[in-house]
Amino acid sequence: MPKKVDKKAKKLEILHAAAKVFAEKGVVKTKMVDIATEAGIGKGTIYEYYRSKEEIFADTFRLIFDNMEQQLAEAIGKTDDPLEKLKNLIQVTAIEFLEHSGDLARIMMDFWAEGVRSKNDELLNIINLELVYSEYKLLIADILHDGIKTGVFKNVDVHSLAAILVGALDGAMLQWIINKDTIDLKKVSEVLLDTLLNGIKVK
Amino acid sequence: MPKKVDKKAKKLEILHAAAKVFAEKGVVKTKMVDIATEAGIGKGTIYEYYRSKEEIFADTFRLIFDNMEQQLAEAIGKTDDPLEKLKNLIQVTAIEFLEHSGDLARIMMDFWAEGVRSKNDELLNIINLELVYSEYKLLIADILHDGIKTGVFKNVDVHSLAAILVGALDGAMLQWIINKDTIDLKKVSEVLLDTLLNGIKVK
Amino acid sequence: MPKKVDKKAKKLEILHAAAKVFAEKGVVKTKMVDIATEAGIGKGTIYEYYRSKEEIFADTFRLIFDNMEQQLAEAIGKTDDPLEKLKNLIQVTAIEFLEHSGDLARIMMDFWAEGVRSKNDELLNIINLELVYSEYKLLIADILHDGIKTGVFKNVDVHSLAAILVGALDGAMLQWIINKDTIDLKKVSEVLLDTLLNGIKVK
Amino acid sequence: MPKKVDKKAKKLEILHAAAKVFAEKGVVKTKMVDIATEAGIGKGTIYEYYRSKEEIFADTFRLIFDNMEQQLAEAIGKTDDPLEKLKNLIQVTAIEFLEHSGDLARIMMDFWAEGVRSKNDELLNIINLELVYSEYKLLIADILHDGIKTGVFKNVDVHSLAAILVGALDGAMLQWIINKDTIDLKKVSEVLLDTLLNGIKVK
DNA sequence: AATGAATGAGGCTTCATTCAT
DNA sequence: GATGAATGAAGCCTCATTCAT
Repeated sequence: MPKKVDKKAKKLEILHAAAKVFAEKGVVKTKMVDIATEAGIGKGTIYEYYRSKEEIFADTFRLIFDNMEQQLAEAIGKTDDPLEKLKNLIQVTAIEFLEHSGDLARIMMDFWAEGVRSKNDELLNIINLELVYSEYKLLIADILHDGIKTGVFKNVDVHSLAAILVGALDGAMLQWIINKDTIDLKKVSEVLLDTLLNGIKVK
Repeated sequence: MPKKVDKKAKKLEILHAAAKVFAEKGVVKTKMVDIATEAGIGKGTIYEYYRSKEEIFADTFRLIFDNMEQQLAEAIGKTDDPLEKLKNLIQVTAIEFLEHSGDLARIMMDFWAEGVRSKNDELLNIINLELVYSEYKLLIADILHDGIKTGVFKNVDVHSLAAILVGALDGAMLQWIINKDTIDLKKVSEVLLDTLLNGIKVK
Repeated sequence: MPKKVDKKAKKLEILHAAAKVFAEKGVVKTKMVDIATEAGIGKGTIYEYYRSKEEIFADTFRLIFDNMEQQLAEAIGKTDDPLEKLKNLIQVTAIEFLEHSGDLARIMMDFWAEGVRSKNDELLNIINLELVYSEYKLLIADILHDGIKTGVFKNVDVHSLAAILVGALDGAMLQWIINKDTIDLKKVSEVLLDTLLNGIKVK
Repeated sequence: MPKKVDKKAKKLEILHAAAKVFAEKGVVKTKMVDIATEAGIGKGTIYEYYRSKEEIFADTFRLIFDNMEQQLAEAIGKTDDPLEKLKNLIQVTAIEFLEHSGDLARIMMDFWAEGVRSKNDELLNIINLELVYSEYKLLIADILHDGIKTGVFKNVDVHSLAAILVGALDGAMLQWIINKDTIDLKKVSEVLLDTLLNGIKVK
């Protein structure tokens, strides 16, 4: 009988190795052999677990967004107060990045760069930024809507504001990636929170 | 001296052709022959004007950010009122994108994706997002600082807020690129303006 | 202005180089670099003229069978006498191989080996042995039929005999390929002619 | 000594599995894992019985030709009459293929394709078509010679006719493989017999 | 003895760049 | 100056074979 290998665990190991290298060098510049080396295996071995580089790319996408989604759901589920929800949302995003050193965020650049392109690409079934962000924005819009209904928030255009919030979070993340030193992500998130809430709260 | 001007003009022609194709297909997927075809010249001719693909990439970067910088300087220079300056800033950014169909923005994805990486890369001397954004943020911070000094704005953390503003603009742009249909960039810029100003204005 | 190259001529050059190497090493064992070397060009250059190895394979097939078909048509068209037609047919086939050293025949082995397989293969649109031989056999059957009608041949089963004749020719060719020394193709073709005609001629 | 027999049996099992897959997909396209799967064993297990894929190929060759030789010997040994011998020869060949569905014949394409190549290959010590067919042709030549001596056959060139007969049989087989539906192998073998015998019999 | 996980040599193909015309 | 034909480095992937269990 042969070695017993937890196929699922090893696949995940490779995925994480890939994510790391992707973050460092970018998806395009990452060669299969780089991933293999990072994972401490031979390049041929990768193909025992993944059919192609593209498939790894797709799985990395899922890894990131499933993770993100889960974090968000958790952050929002803790409370029923729209104000609290927004706070949690922003904080979770910020903390998440601080802790993961933005590795995944760095990869997201590649998803964007890739996902933004030609709609006819096969990858778009997998890397569907449109869908991901739609859901994300809807989530926030709901919160805002809730807040307005309960009189906590002013009567703003919820969809625009949701887009802004999402954009601001992503944008802040970008800024932080570009230069961790000049940005205090924690402070930024607080200011964002204060300013925004200040701007929409019914005083 | 009849050729000197030609040279420069043709170089710019190639650059614009490159920018267009970069926007459509992404930098990595763009082949030299694509640029040549778009510019209506032979593949080899490009090398009479550019030493390499990388050099074109670098020049495209400059094209975009020089242009952007110029727009911003103009927008800010029109008035001395910090409030107006912010308004112009946001509007110019939004309009700029609407008019150029976000072509340049799409390329910026590639700059980010590239520029975000390993600091030891040669390209980073040219594609210096850190520098570009630093200046950009400093510009805004100055405005905010001014506003606070003149009592128009509350006493917020200017650097954080500058980062947020820059981030929010970039983020909104991303959202718009991902799906032009679900975002009304004009409305978003207005809401952003309202909310932010509302949040920081001394009532 | 660049070098002037007769694209069509060079494509044919590559094709012949490929055919030669195919004959020597077999299609599967032939590497693109082998063809390139034989053609005296770099391996990348092949792709300026052919999209893939498979395409070269397909063109080689056409090269062989178009050539063969033409030879046969010529051989048959020279006369109206069924007996003469058969004679020409056999002689042309034999001579053709003698002159071309059976290079193409050697490649046909690979077509057979390949073409005989799974009917669902894409290649079968190109390497359609069934079709090629059907036409060939039909051609012969017609001659036989003619001969019977005019009382030159006995009343044999024309389709079976056509199959035999085609088979015998191919088979003789195989034998000759396997060992040129032990077979005198000219004598064999004469004996085949004599025996067969003796077998079917009316007295 | 309980394992000795097992070893041999299992080796044969693998060989038959290989032969089956070879026939279906062709030798080159057959992967070791295909053979293993067909044999119902693990991929690594094959190497307990065979040193390499090539060795399996060689053994398959022997399997086929030993079998064929045996059949022929049997067919010829039944009678002393040259005419009967030829009849048996042709019938056995035809029937053999009908019964085995031409599986082995399909593999022979690969032997030919392989065996026809460069004489310096190591495999040629094993896959020696030249030798195999020499013996085969000699066998037939002897029969013909016998027939001529006893006055049953005309005075033909025995070696040429032997080559033709062998070729015709192989060729008919090829035709049948290419398209079983349009060829009635039984009828063909009869026609072949009639025509040939008619051509050489002393009436 | 049996297995399948691991491997890397090797093949096909792409494309930035060179260069002869 | 302009061109596109030529090129080979480099990357993805396959698969026969090895080997630890």
